[in-house]
Amino acid sequence: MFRGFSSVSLDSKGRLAIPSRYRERLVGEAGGALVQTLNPMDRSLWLYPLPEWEVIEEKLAELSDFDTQSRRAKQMMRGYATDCQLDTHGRILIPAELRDYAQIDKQAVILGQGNKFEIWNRTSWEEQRERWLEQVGDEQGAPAEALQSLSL
Amino acid sequence: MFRGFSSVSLDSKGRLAIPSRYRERLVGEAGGALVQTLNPMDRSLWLYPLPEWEVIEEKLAELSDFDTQSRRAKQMMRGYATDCQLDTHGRILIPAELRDYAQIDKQAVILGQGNKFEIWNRTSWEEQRERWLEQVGDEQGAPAEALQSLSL
DNA sequence: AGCCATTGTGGGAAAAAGTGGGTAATTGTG
DNA sequence: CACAATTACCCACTTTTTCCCACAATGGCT
Repeated sequence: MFRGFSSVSLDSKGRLAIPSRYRERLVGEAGGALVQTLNPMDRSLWLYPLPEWEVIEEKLAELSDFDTQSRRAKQMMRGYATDCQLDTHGRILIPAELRDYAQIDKQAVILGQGNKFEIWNRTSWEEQRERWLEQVGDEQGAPAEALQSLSL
Repeated sequence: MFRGFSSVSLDSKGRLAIPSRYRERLVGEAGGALVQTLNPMDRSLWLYPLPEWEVIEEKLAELSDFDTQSRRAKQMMRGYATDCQLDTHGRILIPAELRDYAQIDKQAVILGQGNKFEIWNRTSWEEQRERWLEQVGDEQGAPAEALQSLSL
């Protein structure tokens, strides 16, 4: 399971260095083969080790083409899934399309999220975090039901 | 499985370059033999390696002629199915009929979609994408349900 | 404190891919 | 049979990507 927060920067070619503490594992698991795609919920990117992505892809493949919503989910998630490789310095290249989508230019943030990483524009991430904290702190606002049952 | 996004352009003759990362596989599998047809669900095109198409054709043959939707899908997909070949530069020629249907003129988009590719007019695709993202952001909506089963 | 090893950052050059167009061959049509 | 339109093949040029190298920053160790 991946976890943890890292602040990273992209260079002018759109390359991003994966924090070194993850590298050994990524190379060991899949020879450094990764798949990036968009996170449709949050305007950020998801980064999977290839084997993890393949599990997702199988689930997607089973969705019907005759149901519009299923078809869209397939098109988006698979359509934007991009293979990439760690280079010799442990960096990946983020395609311009995905950078635009997540509005990542120079300063970014990587979050370990279990079977994948999430990559955010740093400012978007901070805003998102603040907004979320406000909502949770606001006791009137219905804290999500799922959270109620959790004892952290 | 094919996946990923590519932005491509058609030249004045209606030729479209298949992104090079797919070519080796296409040539290996079927000597570069492909079948294009229209996507009866969206105004876009589908592009299959010949062997994949043959599987689809069998499935289509089994569809009932008494169900309107099935009959239409059959007619459209088989009726417009066109053989084509990668040329020496890895391009295919899209017939004028199909270009018209999908309103593809100059700027297009290729999406890897498992056993096939989808080819869209770039603008249509972007509109489609934005519409979907809006719906997903709206957490009540149906798209969220389609995604829920996936546990991404 | 200074040195070494590791990681982060940037950029140049070669190779590959994308793009465009001319000409010859083939096909369809009158 | 001749003509026009479409298609296939070839060549040339531009842009992008990939690979490689160099240096700066960081942090641990002696």
